[in-house]
Amino acid sequence: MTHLALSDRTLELVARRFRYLGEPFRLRILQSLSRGEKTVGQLVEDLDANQPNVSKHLQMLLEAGLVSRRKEGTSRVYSMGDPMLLTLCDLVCRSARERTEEDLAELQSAQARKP
Amino acid sequence: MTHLALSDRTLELVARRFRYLGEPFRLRILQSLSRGEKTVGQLVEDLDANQPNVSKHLQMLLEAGLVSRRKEGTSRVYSMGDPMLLTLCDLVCRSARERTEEDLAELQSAQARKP
DNA sequence: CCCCAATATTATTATGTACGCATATATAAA
DNA sequence: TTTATATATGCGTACATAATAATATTGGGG
Repeated sequence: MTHLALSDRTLELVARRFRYLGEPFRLRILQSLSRGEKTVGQLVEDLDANQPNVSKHLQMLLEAGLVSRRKEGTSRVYSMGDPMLLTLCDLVCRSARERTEEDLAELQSAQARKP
Repeated sequence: MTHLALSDRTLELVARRFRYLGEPFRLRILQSLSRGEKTVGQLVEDLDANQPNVSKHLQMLLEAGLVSRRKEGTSRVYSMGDPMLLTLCDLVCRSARERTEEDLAELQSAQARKP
């Protein structure tokens, strides 16, 4: 992004990563995993979601290297798969929060002018 | 993401940001803008794309606060809108590159074992 | 081997989104 | 005001993706 030209393939990989992060439900999964590794069943309970949906999203996250997993008996234990993730989400969350605050401030000053 | 629970609204905002970043063409736009601010026409030329498409993607990026713009005569000059972006893309690109290398290494060792 | 529990996969349907084309808006110049 | 240039918007089509329900698979215990 900075200065180097990325190949189409790399660009597609990076885009996929962002795209896979761009789903509220998957963000909730990652948020849950950030508090500790969990089995599919634990995620289903924690997120109050249905199991096939959780499995499918986990599969996508796994594909993109955003989570990793290990077997444990008949269960699969999933965990955050990329140390970059915490930093990344922190960045975006902070920035989004700042932006929300800016919007709020604008809204308030607009209300102060108008009525 | 780290420890705090995000509201549904914030989660949706963050997800939208990631989703908007998750399109190769929009990444190319940002990559181009990272080398300096540009008008729509300059982007069209630089990316060899058609104008309405560029305008539409710029509109989305603007919505999400990922680019900003100013008027200059009859033109609009767009630029990177969030200082976080460079860091962010750097992170993801590096991580994606590492992952690609891992995949490559796995593939090679698999080939070494198999035949 | 059979059964049960945990997880994954498939099929279906509904919704979202990108692209290209045509067209609308805006601003500057004649 | 008319014309030309730059940018934005609307529309239709093709394709991607999410949610749900039903079903398959995998591994452990009896």
